[in-house]
Order: sequence, then structure tokens, then C-alpha cells
Amino acid sequence: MSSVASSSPGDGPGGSRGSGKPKGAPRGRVDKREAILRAAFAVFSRRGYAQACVQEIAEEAGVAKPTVYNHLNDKESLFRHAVEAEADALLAEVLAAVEQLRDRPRDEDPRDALTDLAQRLAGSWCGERARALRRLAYAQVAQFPDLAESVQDRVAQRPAAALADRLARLSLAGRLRPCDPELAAEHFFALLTGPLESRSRLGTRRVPAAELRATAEAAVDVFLRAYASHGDSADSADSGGGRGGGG
Amino acid sequence: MSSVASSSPGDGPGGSRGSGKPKGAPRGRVDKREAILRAAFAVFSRRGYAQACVQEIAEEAGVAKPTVYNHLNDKESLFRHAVEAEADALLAEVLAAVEQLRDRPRDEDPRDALTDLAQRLAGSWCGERARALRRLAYAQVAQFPDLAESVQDRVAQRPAAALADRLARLSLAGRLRPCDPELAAEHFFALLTGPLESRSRLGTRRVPAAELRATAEAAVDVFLRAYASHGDSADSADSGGGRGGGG
DNA sequence: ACTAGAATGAACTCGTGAGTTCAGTTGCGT
DNA sequence: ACGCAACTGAACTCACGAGTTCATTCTAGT
Repeated sequence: MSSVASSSPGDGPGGSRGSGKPKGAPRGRVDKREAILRAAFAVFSRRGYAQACVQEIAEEAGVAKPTVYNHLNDKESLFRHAVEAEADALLAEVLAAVEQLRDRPRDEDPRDALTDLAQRLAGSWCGERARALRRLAYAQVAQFPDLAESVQDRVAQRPAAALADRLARLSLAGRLRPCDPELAAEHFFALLTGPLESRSRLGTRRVPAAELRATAEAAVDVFLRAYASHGDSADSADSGGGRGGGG
Repeated sequence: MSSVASSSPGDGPGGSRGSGKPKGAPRGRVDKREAILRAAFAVFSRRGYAQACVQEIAEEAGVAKPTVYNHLNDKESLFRHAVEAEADALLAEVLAAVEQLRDRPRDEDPRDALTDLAQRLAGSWCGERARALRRLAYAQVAQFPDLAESVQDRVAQRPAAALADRLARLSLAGRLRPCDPELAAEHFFALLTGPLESRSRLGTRRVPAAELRATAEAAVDVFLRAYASHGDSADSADSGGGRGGGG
């Protein structure tokens, strides 16, 4: 799961310090490193890369500035490691949601499973962490394009691939019409996240839970009208509020 | 098509400044202001807000630094004006594309009109200007939330509203099933821009024209399967590669 | 030609923040 | 008790960039 090639020069304190210690854990005292990375992400996400200052990160981590530089070479690697770690965490969260489709009863209406999924994804997507990740990655595309790609991979590409797997099974089982699963997954995510991005106005507005739910349902609704097999439930008379969403 | 700054109007510093010749560079007062704003957007978009320096903007505009401050108070207002101007231009471009739906023959297959629209929107969306706008607005959300909202309004909200108008007409004319036009417009944009964002990997990858076209067609395809009225053409046997299988 | 004002280049002030240095402190293993 | 290595706080260097000042130069309007 660890992503970043771990041995940047000067990555850790005891990396290959002196004579081989049978320690196992290369770090000296405690897990300052994790605290530092967590603090770094927090500060970066509220200030942005350029506006964040290392001193503040150190304070937030409860650590002295030289300690920060003792663990990570410079501001850039601080940024990269913090962002990648958080992207990994988000990926795990999202993959867990997608993988839930696996243990659904085989004869269940796909709508129920997909609605569940959409709800969970909507939650993740609008969460503080996800928003900050997208913002930071997007903002620094010019400076760290490889980082942006790596984040995009974890936040979009790989979740889509995982969903494509599940959709392929549904399609094979006749619950979805025959289709390109990659494309279908792409559309599923688009129908969900596009409206969310718009509703939250780039994150400047808090989307109420009810609207979140409605958006997820509308996404599933449209998705199924396009992708459900003919025999299956792909019709809900109005599309205005999703299924049962009379309001 | 005014792409970006017209190279160096004149010649840059040191050229006209000699002891004798008033040749070549007419450094008279023209619309320096526009040149400055265009240059500012160009520099901001390749460097980001914090990394951009006013000196570079001045050079790109073919102007001295004090002149920049003579027209705009400080870096922040430079940023705001540059971004808003560019957002206005993009809005006009997008609205023009949407308004084209107006003068389509009333009995035409909506698919043709929507496909045309999707192609044009895809072009705009992936253009240098649109990408830079999204990136800058997104990046500075924390620092200038009002600016981000204003950009989002011009880039997403208002185009969606305009499209909703057109979709309402189509729906009323029986070419689309009865639906909430706002929601439909939201879904249309989502189906288009979501995949584009993903394919371009946040702008780090250039999307070939063919893929762009295929993505647009796939979006329209799904949209129509969900929103076409029953009598109309909402079926293309395979969804794998869009209609006609782009190669 | 004369004048007013916009524009210029260069040098300046000043704040900020990255990264370092260092002398001293703490905690753990032996 | 000793020593090692991480940790600390504070003060430091250094580069960079926002914004200003100024003497000068150019252009337009009359």
C-alpha cells in the first residue's frame, strides 16, 4: 500500500545510519514522522502549498522545526509524502465501498447495491480529506505533475477500475445490459461526482445530507436508465427527485 | 482567436531605450491594461498564484513593473481581474455553443444537436484557458473563495442553466421525456466533463481529438438512453464505443 | 515648440520564510 | 552511570519578491 518510493535521500532518521541495529524500526523516539505528515497535510490543506510554512507544520505536529527537517528533506518532500499518504488512505476507503458490491445477494436489485455505493462514495467525495486532496493536487499540477497524476490515479482511475470489475459481473449476470464496464464505471462516477462538485461550488458550500442523498439517487437513477438490462427495473416515472423522492 | 499574449509587442527591456532611436517599439500608451491582464493570466496559469511574480508579468506584457502597479493596485487585484476577464470570455464561448441549440430544425433528431454541442463543449473544456481557469480557481479557493464561486458560476452554473432552458423546450416538444431540466443539464455536463477530466488526468495528458470525440458521443449516448422520450432514438445496440465505434 | 502626464529602468525598502547551526536536553539501551 | 542519538529552542543566513521611489524619456494635445 505504501506508495512513494520510500527511500528518498534523507528519508528517515536511522535509515542506514551507523552499524546495523537489530531494531527493526529505524525511527528513534516515537512516531514523530506520522505526526509530522498528518500535521503537514492539515496545514497544506488549509493554507495551500506556497502559503503553508514549515514552522506552522512543526507547531501543529508538536515538534521543533529541525525535527521536521530531520525526517524529511525539504518542503517539497514533506508535501509529496503527506499528500500521497492521504491519497492512499482515501483510496482504501473508496475501494472498501466498491468492494462491498461483492457480497451482495446475487438476485438483489442492482439499484439497491448501487444506491448504497453511491451514498458512501458521495460521503467520501465531499469529505474534508477528499476535497483537500483534489484541491492540492489540482493546484500544484504545474509544479508537481507526477504527484497530481498519482493522486488522480488513486482517487479516480483505480476506483473506477475496481467498479468496472463489479459492473462486468453484473453485466455478465444479466443485471446490466451488455456494455463496456470501464466506460460504465466512468459514467457512474461522473454522474455522481459532477453534480456534487457543482452543488458544493468547489467546496465553498456545505451540501446538506438530504441533498447529498438525493444527488446520489438521481445519479443511480440515470445510470440505471442507461445501463440496466431491459428486464430489470430501469424505470421510475419521474426523474426529478429520484425514486420516491417526491419532494 | 486570441490565444495568449502576442509574443513580445515591441521587444522587451533594453531595446528601445538607447540614446537615439524612437524606432520600432511604440511604447506609447495604448491599451496597456489589457496587455497586462492577458499577460497576468498567462503567467498565473503557468506558475500559479504564489509562484508568479509581478516582474515576470510586466515583462510578458512588455511593460515596466511600475506601470503594472499604475493600472492595478496589487498582485491580488491583478489576479482577480485577470481571472474574471478570462472567465467571462469562456462563459461567452460556452453560452454560444449552448445557444446554438436554439436554431436547430424542430423535427431534427436531438441526438445530432446534442452531439454537436458535446463536441464543442469538450473542445472548450479541454482548452488551455478553461483548464487554467479551473486550476487557478480551485487552487485559491481558500484564499479567494468569492473568486472561486464567481468562476464556478460562469464556468458551470450559468452554462448549466442555459442548457436547462434548451432541454426544457426539447422536453416540452416531446423529444425528451418529462424531466427536471436543471437536473438533466447537470447530468449532461457531468457525463461529458467527468470523463474528460479523468482522461486528461487533471490536464497532465493531452487527449487526442478522436478520444475527445468518442467521449462526447458516449456522453450523449448515455444521456439519451436516460432522457430520450420513448418514441425517440435512445437505443444504439452497443454502448462500448459509442455510435459507429470511433477508431 | 511646449507642457503634462503616462511610461520606463534601476535601485531601493522591507517582510517573509526556507533551511541551517549549535549548544543544550531528554530518554533509551547497556 | 554512561553514552548515543533523537529532540529542542533560538538565533542565524540567505534568497526572493511585493511594492515604492526617482530621475528621465517618450507621446499626445494644443
